Amino acid sequence: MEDVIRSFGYLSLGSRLKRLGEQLQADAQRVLDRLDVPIQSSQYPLLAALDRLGPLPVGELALSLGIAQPGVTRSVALLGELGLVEVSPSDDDQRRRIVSLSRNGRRLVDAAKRDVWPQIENAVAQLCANLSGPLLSQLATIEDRLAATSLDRRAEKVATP
Amino acid sequence: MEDVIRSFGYLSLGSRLKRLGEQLQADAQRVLDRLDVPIQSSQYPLLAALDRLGPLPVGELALSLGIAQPGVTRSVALLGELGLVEVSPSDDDQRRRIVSLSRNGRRLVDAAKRDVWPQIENAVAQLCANLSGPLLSQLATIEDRLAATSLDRRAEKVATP
DNA sequence: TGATTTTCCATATGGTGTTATATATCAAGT
DNA sequence: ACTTGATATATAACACCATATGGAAAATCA
Repeated sequence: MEDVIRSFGYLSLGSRLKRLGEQLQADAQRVLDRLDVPIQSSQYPLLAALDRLGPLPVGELALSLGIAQPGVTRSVALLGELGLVEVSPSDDDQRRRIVSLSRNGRRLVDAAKRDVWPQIENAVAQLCANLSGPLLSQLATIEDRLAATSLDRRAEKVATP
Repeated sequence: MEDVIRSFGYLSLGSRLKRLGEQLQADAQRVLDRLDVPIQSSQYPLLAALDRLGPLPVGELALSLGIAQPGVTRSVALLGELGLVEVSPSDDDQRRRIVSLSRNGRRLVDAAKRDVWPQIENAVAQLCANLSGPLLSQLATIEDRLAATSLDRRAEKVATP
């Protein structure tokens, strides 16, 4: 069965990137599930941003993640309910709500940094190894490699050398 | 403000591809809106698949688009209500529902092929022109170019040389 | 100071994707 | 023919992102 998205080249590059990104996220989810924490792979960037940049107001969090503000508000509410982030009002500006990692959030990030993020990073790096040439060719190679061996299986192999 | 997704390299490649794909789709939407047809950019691949491959049952449509079957079922229902696709039972297998372009659907695809798809394709090609090197570098260049000049503005310039 | 504009965040709504599951039909074996 | 299992599609439930909009606080300015 012909892959139409692929056939259309540049015309459907947006759909193709989105599709591939979602597949990578779904595969990464299976690796992350080993932490036994009930959060989605898409929530980790927010936690990682707080880890890397420190406490941030909602708007700056949205900027640093490159997504729209309502998405951050929703994620913060979710992660807040799970006790992974905390929200406190800004001292100087009552409109701002500063988001920071909670104790448990920090623990989770530390565990992830130690146990699973390296696996994912290595698996993706392996997936993208020795690529060259035009973007569309590189994408095709990645898609083919992923179809042959999923990211989470690559992570397993990397994890136990 | 640091782009965290970008900073994390391979670790957040999935989020990054999805984000970039969504941005391209959103930009393409603005170009497609010139057709005055109230459908989303993400629906065009389905129409394009029917145009390219002819009438197909739901399952094969899902395969050729690389998405899950329920997504196709929903899109077909939507496009059916808009009168752009038609569904007919298969002769030999009562379970199968064959999806095909309606008269209006064909008209829309023909107009899109003539008027807007080339613009989008050229704009994306321009966006990706003269790229080389590792995937992550190429992505960064695309992101930078897109931030400087959005895809729909590129399409305008390409349209009126 | 009081009025207006801007900024920040929350909420509402819509669209698309997923997985899990139900239903209907086909196919195969007894 | 009947039961059983596989297959095709629909439906339900959930996640995520976007735009539009509203309300509160801050900033600006007459």
